[in-house]
Amino acid sequence: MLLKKRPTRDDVARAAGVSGWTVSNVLNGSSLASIREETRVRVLAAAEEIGYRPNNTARALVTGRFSSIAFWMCFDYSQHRAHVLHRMKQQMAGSGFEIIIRDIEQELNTAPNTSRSFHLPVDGIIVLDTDTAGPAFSRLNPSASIPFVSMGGYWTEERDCVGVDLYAGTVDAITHLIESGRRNIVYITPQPNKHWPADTRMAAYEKTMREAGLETRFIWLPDLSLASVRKASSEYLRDTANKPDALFCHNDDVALGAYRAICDVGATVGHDIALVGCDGIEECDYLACPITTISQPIDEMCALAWEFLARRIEEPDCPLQQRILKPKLVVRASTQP
Amino acid sequence: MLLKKRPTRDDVARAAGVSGWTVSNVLNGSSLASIREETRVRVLAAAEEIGYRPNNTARALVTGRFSSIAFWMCFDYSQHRAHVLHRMKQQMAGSGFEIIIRDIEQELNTAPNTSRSFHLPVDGIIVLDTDTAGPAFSRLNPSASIPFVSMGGYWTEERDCVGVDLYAGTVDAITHLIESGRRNIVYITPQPNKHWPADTRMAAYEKTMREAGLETRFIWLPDLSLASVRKASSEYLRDTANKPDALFCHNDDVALGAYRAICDVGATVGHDIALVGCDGIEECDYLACPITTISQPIDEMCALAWEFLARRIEEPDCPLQQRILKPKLVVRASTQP
DNA sequence: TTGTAAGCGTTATCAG
DNA sequence: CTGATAACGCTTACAA
Repeated sequence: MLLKKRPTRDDVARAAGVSGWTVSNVLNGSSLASIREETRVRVLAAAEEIGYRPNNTARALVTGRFSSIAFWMCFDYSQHRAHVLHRMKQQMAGSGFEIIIRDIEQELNTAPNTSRSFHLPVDGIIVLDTDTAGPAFSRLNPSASIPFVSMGGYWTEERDCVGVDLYAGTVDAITHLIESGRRNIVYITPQPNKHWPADTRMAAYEKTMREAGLETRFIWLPDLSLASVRKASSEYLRDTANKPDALFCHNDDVALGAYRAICDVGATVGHDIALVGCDGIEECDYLACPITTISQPIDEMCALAWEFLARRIEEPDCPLQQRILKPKLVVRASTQP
Repeated sequence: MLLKKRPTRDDVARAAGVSGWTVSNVLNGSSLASIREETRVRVLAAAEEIGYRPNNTARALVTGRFSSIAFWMCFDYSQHRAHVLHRMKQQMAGSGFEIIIRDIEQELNTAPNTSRSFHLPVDGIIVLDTDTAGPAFSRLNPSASIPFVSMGGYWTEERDCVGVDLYAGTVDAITHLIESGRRNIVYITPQPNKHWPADTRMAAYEKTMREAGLETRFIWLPDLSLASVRKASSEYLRDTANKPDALFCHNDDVALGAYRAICDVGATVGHDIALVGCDGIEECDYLACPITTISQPIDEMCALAWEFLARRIEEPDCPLQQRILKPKLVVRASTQP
């Protein structure tokens, strides 16, 4: 088999009759090094001619820069997460950095520390919406040297982060329900366990209800699939003697499932049972009865996260960068009687 | 600034009192090289002790293997694409390969060939749902050496692919509409242009309508945002003298927007106006009136794509691998009167 | 069973 | 402005 090797920098050099150094400088165009125009053109032509592509790996080896960052997320699918990833990708377009996506759960459950999979060839890490990321990160980076920014609902005091204050968002949402006369507000959420610890939404729900003198009730989800949500919710609605007049959902995907469950039992979203989601995915506004939701500031979050990460990559010792954003309660028909 | 360097293989060797060779062999555990247990343990302990992580870049440089693949997609957001990416990531979990996501549009519109961004440190490329990928690939890989598999609605004869026959799917869908008595079937789709060439859905729609002696009509979308779909569709429905009795949508996201538009003009989905989407995203089954759709076999597609790519990475000269999958028309309430 | 040494394709540092 | 030459951290013949 005649496997033609990729041409190297020195092949270009040879072809153009110059040195390797010259080729590097022409191609990297740092333009600090002044190179005669005539030479420049010749090198460019030669590179084009023989189809040269710089070898990023070799560059990375010597510079220690990888031109890529890892995006850690938990792979329970949610439309919100998909949107964030998408937005992040846009945010970073033109930055020259690649995004490598990683499943944080998998990361935590596999392989010992020495496993090859644990060293990511990345200049930094952005982590979305997971509370396990902090500890995981420490475990994976004992020397804590690689730049790291968390974004979303979870963060830790000692690291760069762009948080979204879902506690405040939830308080707003529950308060809104109570003020519009709902009393029997059920929270639909995954059953907390060691993999899914209760989050701030839970705490906010419990506190707000308690302060209003209302009872907390839950529909526990075995997982976050729409099918599970629909099943659990419609069974609950059908069987309980004490019909809820509002459902507060862990996220908008859950709200979509709950929407259907409300239809299933012949009730009307909004009029009979109020519905509130969390995240702010666009789709919730396009239903026959649009769903009230706690909307997360995705654009701002992504912009800041990238700003923070880029800064820390440039300047590893810069001061701690933290910002907590407020989500916005978007009131729609699903909470109107 | 005291920036502790990452420990290298030789640091481990020093700490364990062995040579670099030994460390490599212990850690890679190719286990072909037989190493005394005592030594093995000592090396492992030393590695753990000083927090060693192998440097993938150096490995890649010497082996020419990167342990990562690129996932090229077009960054018009669609839930379907998000799901496919997600599924693909799952599919590849445990394979030892990373996924780097890439925006094919951006790829095509930026930078000359010599740009550094063009050499991806990947062992292969999977491309989703874009007709520009073939040409783009050829341009980016003049030597055509890097393994490449396309999946979804577009493919080329001369490369590995897992296609989904949206032509057949569309014929099924339109036929279903006609057989259920619809006559005035409008296709909602982006206006074809050089960036968005007409695809097989268009051809299938036109042919099927023509053969049934029906007139083709279109709602042209300026873009694929839900807002645009809603606006364009509800204006059309409001203004036309000749009310459609069915809407066939470019994809399920568009169907979601159209669903809302039908509500906006006070019509009923299904009874007044039938609605058909394409892709098979789960959400469409969770609306008050579930939407009929052309469902793509995502799991099978991803499994095959990865199988094909992995094979070609191992065996660059293996025979052409191609498979065209049939999507399935899932009939739901939106096409029932 | 273990060590030595030659690269892999760059960038960076100095001399010319 | 140009050209040797030394890293970068690792794999892999080939020796010992």
